[in-house]
Amino acid sequence: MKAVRSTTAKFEIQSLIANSPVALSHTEIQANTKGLCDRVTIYRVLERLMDEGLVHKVVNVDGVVKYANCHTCSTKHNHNHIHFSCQKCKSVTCLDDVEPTFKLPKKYKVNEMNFTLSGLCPQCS
Amino acid sequence: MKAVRSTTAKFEIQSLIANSPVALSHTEIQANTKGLCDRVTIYRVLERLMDEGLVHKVVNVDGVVKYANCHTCSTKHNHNHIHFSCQKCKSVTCLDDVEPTFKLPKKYKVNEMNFTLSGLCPQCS
DNA sequence: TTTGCAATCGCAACATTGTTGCAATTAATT
DNA sequence: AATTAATTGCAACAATGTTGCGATTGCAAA
Repeated sequence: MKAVRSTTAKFEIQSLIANSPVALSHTEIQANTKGLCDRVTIYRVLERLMDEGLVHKVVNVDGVVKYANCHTCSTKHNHNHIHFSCQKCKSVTCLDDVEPTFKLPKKYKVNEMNFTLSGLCPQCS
Repeated sequence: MKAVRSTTAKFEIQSLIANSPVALSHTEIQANTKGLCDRVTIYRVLERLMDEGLVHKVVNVDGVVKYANCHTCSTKHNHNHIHFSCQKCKSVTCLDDVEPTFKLPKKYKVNEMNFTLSGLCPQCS
């Protein structure tokens, strides 16, 4: 297994995500760490943070990829909660406590769910 | 308003989507209409088909954009149903009849929902 | 503290996906 | 058949993500 090494870039990027109330895109991370490191390094740090279970990826309804802090993913990722995507300010928020219910034709085997609601967030409505 | 004009490219692309049991990506459409028209034309045809309410866009959990037939969208798009995304064959299927239920903090104003389950489809499981 | 090595980084190059401007073509109406 | 606006192809560009490789650097062992 690869040894985990702590670097400035990794520390800064993780702090940024951990302290953000909403999920951040690669572009937003780049803008908020101006000059910290190369564009490619951000991609590689994000990949490592996901491997370590510290961050998870959220694909917004418009296709924009964002990264958010993991609260309860010590051993394996568990993201069966709702995401809220604001159509005005484009923020993506994890609503950890809300679990949806549904029924499904039995022939499908479900491993993961991705449930995103779009509309206006409290700040924008 | 712009006059709608029927062309070979539009007809072929719409037929392809209408006859497919799963949603198709731009790349898949291109591969299945080899030489029919330019790459750019496919994008423009898809945009027109969406404007006309004949096709809708589905962003898969992995961020891949797909296009699917509209069954019940005569006047306006109505896609509050579940999509199923197969992790093995990458197919995306609309499950029109299944509506999920959930409760949400009231400060959020919901306009749309996007609910995708991932796992194995009947063919792959 | 110094040394050695693997992990990480920066840079350049490339791939994919999607958009835009414009001149040429074409469907549909008169 | 002529007219006209919708559509197309092509070239160029933009955004996002990936890969190879030589140069740096964190960290553990000497």
